[in-house]
Amino acid sequence: MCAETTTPEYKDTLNLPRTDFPMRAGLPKREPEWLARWNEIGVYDRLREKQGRPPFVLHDGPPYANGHLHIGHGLNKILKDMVVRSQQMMGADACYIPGWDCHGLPIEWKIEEKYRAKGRNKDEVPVNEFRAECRDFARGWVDIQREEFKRLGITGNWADPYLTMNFSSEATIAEEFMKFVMNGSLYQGSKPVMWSPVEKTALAEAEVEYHDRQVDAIWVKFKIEPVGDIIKLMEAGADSEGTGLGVLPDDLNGANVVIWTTTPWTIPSNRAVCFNPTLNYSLYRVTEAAEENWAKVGDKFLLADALAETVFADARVAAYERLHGLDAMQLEAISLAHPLRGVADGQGEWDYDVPMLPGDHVTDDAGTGFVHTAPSHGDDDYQIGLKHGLKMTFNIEADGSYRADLPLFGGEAILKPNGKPGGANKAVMAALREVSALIASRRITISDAHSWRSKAPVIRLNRPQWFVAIDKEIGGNDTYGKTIRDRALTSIDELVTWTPKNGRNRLHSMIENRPDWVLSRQRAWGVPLTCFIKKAPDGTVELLRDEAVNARIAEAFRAEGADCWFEDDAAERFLGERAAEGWEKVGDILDVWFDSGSTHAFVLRDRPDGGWPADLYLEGTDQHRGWFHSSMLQACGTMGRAPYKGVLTHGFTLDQKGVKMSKSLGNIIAPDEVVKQYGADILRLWVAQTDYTADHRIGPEILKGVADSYRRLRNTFRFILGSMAEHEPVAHADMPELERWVLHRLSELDRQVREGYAKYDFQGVFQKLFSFCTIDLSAVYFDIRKDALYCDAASSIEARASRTVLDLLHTHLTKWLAPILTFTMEEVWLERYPEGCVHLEDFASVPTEWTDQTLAEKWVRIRAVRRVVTGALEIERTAKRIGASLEAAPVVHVMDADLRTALNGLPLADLCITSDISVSDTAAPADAFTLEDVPGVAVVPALAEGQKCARCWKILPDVGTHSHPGVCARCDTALTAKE
RNA sequence: GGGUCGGUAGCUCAGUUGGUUAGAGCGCACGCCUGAUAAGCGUGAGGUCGGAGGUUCAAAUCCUCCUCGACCCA
Repeated sequence: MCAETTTPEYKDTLNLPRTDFPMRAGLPKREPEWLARWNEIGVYDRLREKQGRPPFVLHDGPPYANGHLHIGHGLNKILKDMVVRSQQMMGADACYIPGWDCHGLPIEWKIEEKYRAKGRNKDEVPVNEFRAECRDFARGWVDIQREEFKRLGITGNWADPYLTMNFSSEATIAEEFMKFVMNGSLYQGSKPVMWSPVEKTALAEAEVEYHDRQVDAIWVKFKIEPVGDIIKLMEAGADSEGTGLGVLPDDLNGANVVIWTTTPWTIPSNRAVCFNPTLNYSLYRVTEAAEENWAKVGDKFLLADALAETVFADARVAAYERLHGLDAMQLEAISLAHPLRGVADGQGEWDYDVPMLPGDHVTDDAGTGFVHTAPSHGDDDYQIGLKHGLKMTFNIEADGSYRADLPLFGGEAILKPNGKPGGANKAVMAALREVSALIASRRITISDAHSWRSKAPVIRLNRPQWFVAIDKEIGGNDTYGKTIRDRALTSIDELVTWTPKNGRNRLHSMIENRPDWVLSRQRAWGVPLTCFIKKAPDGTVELLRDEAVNARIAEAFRAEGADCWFEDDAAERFLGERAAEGWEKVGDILDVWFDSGSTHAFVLRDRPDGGWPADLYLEGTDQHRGWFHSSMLQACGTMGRAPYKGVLTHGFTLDQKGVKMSKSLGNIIAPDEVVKQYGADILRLWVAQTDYTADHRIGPEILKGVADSYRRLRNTFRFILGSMAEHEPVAHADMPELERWVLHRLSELDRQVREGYAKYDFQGVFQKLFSFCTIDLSAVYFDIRKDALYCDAASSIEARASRTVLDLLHTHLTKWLAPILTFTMEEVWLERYPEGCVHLEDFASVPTEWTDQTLAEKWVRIRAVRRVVTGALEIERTAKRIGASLEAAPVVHVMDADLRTALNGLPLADLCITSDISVSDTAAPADAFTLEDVPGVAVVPALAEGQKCARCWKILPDVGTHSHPGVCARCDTALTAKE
């Protein structure tokens, strides 16, 4: 049987894959070339020219213009880009206007830092000169970040982004602010801030540093009001049920609540004493103490049980007894007298009752279990004050001294201009001694806030601030509620789609519980609060509401920027004929959250490429407190509803171990590094493979895995490109079932991909496409069709149909993946259409005839049979009876007659990649190979008979009987056709 | 400290209203092929579903507590 003559080398007669598409991508080097090409052909602008498309508006949340991009920026912008690109390819006109947040404190710091390095004092620099430097700084980083974003393949209107510091933006922000002036929701209130008396300025949390400092700790008695009076008061207010609140023991008469504080100077501003309802408190009596002791024998003190012992030790009490406990209801029923009530020369300043209030912030870690509360001088105190309507005091001036008209202490300073303690604490302690309200004092060392600039101590001091009332009816646009809060809550529930769903609850509970919105900052770099006030002698403040003045301000801002507010003649200029009425220009700067909260106005509403409301806002979950929140409040105040129809939030990116990235841990992965090492497409693929709704990880091992997936996918495309040579297309009806099955899968994917993109499920889209490429294509379809593609004559229906399908696969897969693998899919597209651009395309539509559910169900069964055959051959391979599957010609025993018929109608040997195969209706022998989950199918392996065709490597009986030596009939025909 | 979210193979993720033996891809190991070749095909190992209780005939899934991590707030 052996051929006597030498068999020719037939390899050159095969149609092996031929492509210039390289196996290795070289993305870091090649991506910039595609970027340049897109820029050259103007992809973004050309998409805008497509007519008659429904708009899809993704509104960009502006990153802050300082510093290079970190991975969070990358994730955010890549997600946005996938949204924009997929919406565009699904038929929308998806504009994208990138933006930047340019005002604010961090930039001011950078400029101040520069000044410090040069030994220059910020306060001596004219404000507009300082602002100009801030502006330049922001502009510099906008340019840098823009290039970094573009490098990631983010498409958008980069030529004309929005900047909060653009003159037009500043004008609109001021206009938006003035709407709150006009609708009556803006009011002046007061709130404690970190205040540096030495510099006479407010400081942000990030501007203070903590150092040890010696302070005066004091233990102060607050006398309990006569119990009888309390009971009477309570009965008057109590309902008839009698809650038992009235039961206060008589021995509280003459007793004291003891507080502990390290800021004696705040005692004159005391307005309440707080206790924690979950702690245990008792009444104690001093039974033994030295004669000269401040705490005397017979004194009765109310203290937390856990702290009583240390308090008595500090007060040098030799012995004491516990009388009885008091519960929270009893504590709350007690009323106290301010320790300075009735003090000589007090002029009645402190002749008010001090209530006892419950507060979770009270602990038994230190002190007495009772917390002295001055709403003007602490955050907890302020919150309690707000809740219970306590009066704010204004006892401290900007320089840290008591107001001159405060009885006893007027003019005393907390801190001297050099940062050393002034006389305030001493004066207060002396006064307390005088009225025997002090039971102990001591110098202690605590960690306390200091200005990072002057290193001087910082105090908490309430300053006048501007608030927006969010529960006030403001009129106009009342469809979704009369107040900002109502409108916001209605929007959240009825107008916004949340991805993931729990975003709704997050924002809802925040809006539900939030206090009024503080707009003012004592800063320089930002949009000013463009309003004028007049102070009445009684201290009330009148706001100027004049449309003409407002219009002058907006017009000037639009032409000159907000700097003109700070010019010397600004007040006269804007007030015009009202300049003589005594109006005073407000000097505060708007919180930057108001800037970014107004982007919907100057971008969505005002730009021709905008659209109000946005279809989507897409940011990290931290923006529930930030941009989602401020945009919601702002728009509810001015437009009556949320500025967005959808909100998508993503989690935070952690390192490989799930820990936050930080410089000190050295676990930072910068987008720039990924781009340099792997290319932007790998970073984009990482995003697509990630469940962005939760916190997620990145690291060297993960990126390596992503790069592995990329290579697998890339080879699939390489095979497609190499094999879809020139061909005569085959109509769907004329195709073999195998091809029709592939097209059916494409029709399924078409639906899944579109649904996935519509709900921003990039992970699902990629996973389905990737599985299709590896499981359906690489492992099945390509593996089977390699024979026909390589060996058949070009005219063979299988080869032609297969090339038709490969071409369709190329079209559909490339487009579907283009929003994710932006660069690589362009590379794949250009291999086929060198003059084209995949990003100018829409997703290809799928002919209805491709969908064939009956065929799909049939092929599930056929693939099951194939699995049994493959399994049987694997046994043979392991036993070294065969190597390649073409060496086999197994017998398949099939019980089900229908399935048998189906198999006999198919080229089963081709499908199983064997040289021959037979289907039998006889019962299989006991040792036949079966799979548990494929009942009624058994395979008996056998070797193929005949000789190995020198061209196609099948083992067939007719090899050697044809005109071309050493080949089978099919190859002989193919060779003849080529001649 | 409070609120919210999350923890399923080495990695990225599925896991329907609770319902057989918890799945996929990648990676890994082994084998095959050498005509997708720094590729392709196949087989296999690998998991107390963060931990502990509870509800139920039945829990990765529902409840409670704990733990780790993240975000926001204090």
